[in-house]
Amino acid sequence: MDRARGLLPPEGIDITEPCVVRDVADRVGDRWSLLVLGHLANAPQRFNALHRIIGDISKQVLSRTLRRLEEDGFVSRTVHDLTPPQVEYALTPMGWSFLEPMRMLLDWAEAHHNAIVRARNDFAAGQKP
Amino acid sequence: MDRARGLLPPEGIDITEPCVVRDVADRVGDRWSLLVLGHLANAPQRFNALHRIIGDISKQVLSRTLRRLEEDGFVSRTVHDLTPPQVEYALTPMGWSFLEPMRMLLDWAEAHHNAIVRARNDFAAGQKP
DNA sequence: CAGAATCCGAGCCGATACTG
DNA sequence: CAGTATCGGCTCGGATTCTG
Repeated sequence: MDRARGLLPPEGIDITEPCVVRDVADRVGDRWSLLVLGHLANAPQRFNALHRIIGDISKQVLSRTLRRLEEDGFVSRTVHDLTPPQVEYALTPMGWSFLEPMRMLLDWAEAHHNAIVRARNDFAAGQKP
Repeated sequence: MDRARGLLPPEGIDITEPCVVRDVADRVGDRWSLLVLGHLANAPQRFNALHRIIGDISKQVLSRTLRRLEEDGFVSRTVHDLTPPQVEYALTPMGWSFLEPMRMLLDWAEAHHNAIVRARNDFAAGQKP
C-alpha cells in the first residue's frame, strides 16, 4: 500500500511526545467516551436521556464518563435549577473540534472491521493446532 | 465553532455499531500501541531494537503489545532462523492504512494538549475550594 | 431527575527472574 | 537475541443500593 506511505513525511511518524497523545488516548480510549461524544454530537442531552439512548451503560459509569469528559474540556455541564432538576450535557468547542479526527477513526474502523476479525481468526488458527 | 459543525452530516455522528469502533479502540487505546506503531512506521525493527528505542517499556509489556498488534493484523512478525535469532516486526498494509487516521489524532492531540491541561486545572480549581 | 457510595471481578501495566 | 513465567498493584467497568 504505497499510496498510504505517500501521505507521510519522509521520516514517517514523529512520536517525540508520547505524553501528549496519552492525554487524549486516556480520555477517549475507554469503553464509552467515544459513544457518548457521538451522541452529544447529535444533540445536547440530559443525563437520563443519555442513559436511555445508550441503553447498556450503568448510571454509575455514565456519570464517571461524563465527569471525565467535562474535566478535560470535551463536554460542558449546565444545571437548570428546576424541580425536577435538569442537567444538560453538550459538546464544548473543543469537543466539536474533536469530531473530525474521531470521524476519521470511525470510518477507518468500519472499513477495516472485517479485516480485523479475519486477522484474529487467522492468528488463532495458526496458534492452536 | 460552526465550521466544525459544517463538516458533519445533518444528523451529526452515526454511532450505530459501537462494537465496531470498540475493536479498534481496544487495540489502539492502550498505553503503548500507538507508540509502537509510530516507531514501526519509521522502519521495521527487531525486538530489542524497539525495546531500546522506546526505553521505558518492559520486555514483558512490549512482547504482549506486539502480539496483540500482530493478532489483529496491524503488524507482521517474521523470524529469520539465524544464530543469534532475529525477529523482525513491520507494519502490514492494514497497519500502514491506519497511520492516516492515527496522524489526524496525533495532530489534534498536539494542537489541543495545552487546552486539555488548562481545562483540567480549571476543573480542579472549580471543585476544590 | 441526577446522581453518590460501596463492593466486586477483570485486565493492564510493571518489575523481576528465568530460558532456548 | 527474543522472548516466557510469575507476582503484585492499580484502574476500569459493572451491579446494587441509597439520596436530595
